[in-house]
Amino acid sequence: MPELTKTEETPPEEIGTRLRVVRQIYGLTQRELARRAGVTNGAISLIEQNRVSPSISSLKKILDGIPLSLADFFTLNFSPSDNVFFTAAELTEISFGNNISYRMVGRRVAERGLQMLHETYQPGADTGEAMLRHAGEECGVIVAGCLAVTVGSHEKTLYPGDAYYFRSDIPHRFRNPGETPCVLVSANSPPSF
Amino acid sequence: MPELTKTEETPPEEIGTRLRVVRQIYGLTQRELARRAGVTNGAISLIEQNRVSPSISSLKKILDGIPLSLADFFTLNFSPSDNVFFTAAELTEISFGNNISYRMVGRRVAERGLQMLHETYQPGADTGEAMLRHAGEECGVIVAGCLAVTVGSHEKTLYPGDAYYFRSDIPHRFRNPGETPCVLVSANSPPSF
DNA sequence: GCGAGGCGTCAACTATAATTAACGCTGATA
DNA sequence: TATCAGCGTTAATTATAGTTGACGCCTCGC
Repeated sequence: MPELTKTEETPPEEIGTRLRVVRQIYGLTQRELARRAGVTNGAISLIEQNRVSPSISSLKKILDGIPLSLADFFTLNFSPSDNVFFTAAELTEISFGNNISYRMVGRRVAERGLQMLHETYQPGADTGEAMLRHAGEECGVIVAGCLAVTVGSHEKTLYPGDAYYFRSDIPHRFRNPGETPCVLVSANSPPSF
Repeated sequence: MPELTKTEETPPEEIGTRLRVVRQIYGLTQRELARRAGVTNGAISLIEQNRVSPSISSLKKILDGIPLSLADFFTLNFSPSDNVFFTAAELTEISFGNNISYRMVGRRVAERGLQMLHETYQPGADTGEAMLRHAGEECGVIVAGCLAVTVGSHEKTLYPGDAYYFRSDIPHRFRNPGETPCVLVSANSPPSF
């Protein structure tokens, strides 16, 4: 990532506006950028006025002239207590459906970007066929027992020490296929509930 | 769950290829996605064959039908089989200083907003008097042994099932004061290294 | 077998983006 | 002052993306 990491200003919703901001950050004129990118200055002008929606091939050429990757271009969004310690006793156990329980680390605070659960799946426990989907990312490490994790069209059974990491809006499901309770520690970012 | 139609392991450098992979991960047909997105199935077909380069407006409409942001579309790595599951053996152990080791969940952490470590502190292990400080938040659950955690001016010794949660820019320190190794699962958001 | 409905693809057409070649504006220089 | 060189914008043209309506290929159920 080039050194514009902290563009604090509002992430422009319109692509053209965003391009103009980026171009100016890099101190380029429309013509200079056009020359480097191998497009015409008129095209850049029209894009920056949001009068046309560039094809990704054009946008890529333009960004190559900066240079800036498509991913960085779209990512260039902004950036993203006193109760620190919790004894196991304080972490009240909450039941989630029938056979799944967890202890949430910390109180539910809207401002937080991270949620950690100490979860127990009883044998046969299952989040269900209707797959889970929500924003963010999540990961976990199996501590005891085993857990069958389905993510998208892939499924795998994980054992102690194994782990998973996926984007939470890919449909997913957890199930304990074993004979003993499954214990794991999982994290969500941002908190999913 | 819809079957992933044998997507060859091509790295989705081409936008169309990437779109096809993503669409199939989400279990959508071209026609279903077209209906949701308000475009025609033919357009999606042509894009996925890399025969046209969609305009940003079209691509955005299509991604809205999934739904997925442009930033995520360009940023994220969508080969779940390679990225979601990790056996304990795959999570190579890394030593951190003298007596601290960890296994990192996932390989390419740079692009991610969440980092999970399966850590072991040998007896006496200590992150040191020079306190740690970095952006973000972190939390953890103790799995075995005990760990003395210092956050700001507070210190507490945590035992299995206990946990912590704090803003990482508050100076902090970890130390195993016990006679046996301490095992914990911790998470950082965003990744601290 | 055979039709119905779903899938992805494609040729022809329409809509939109990109280029070309101008325009007016500004600031620097003589 | 006059001129020039560079800036961003734009109307008309060309190139490309998107839609329409068809195709062949499947699978499912009669």
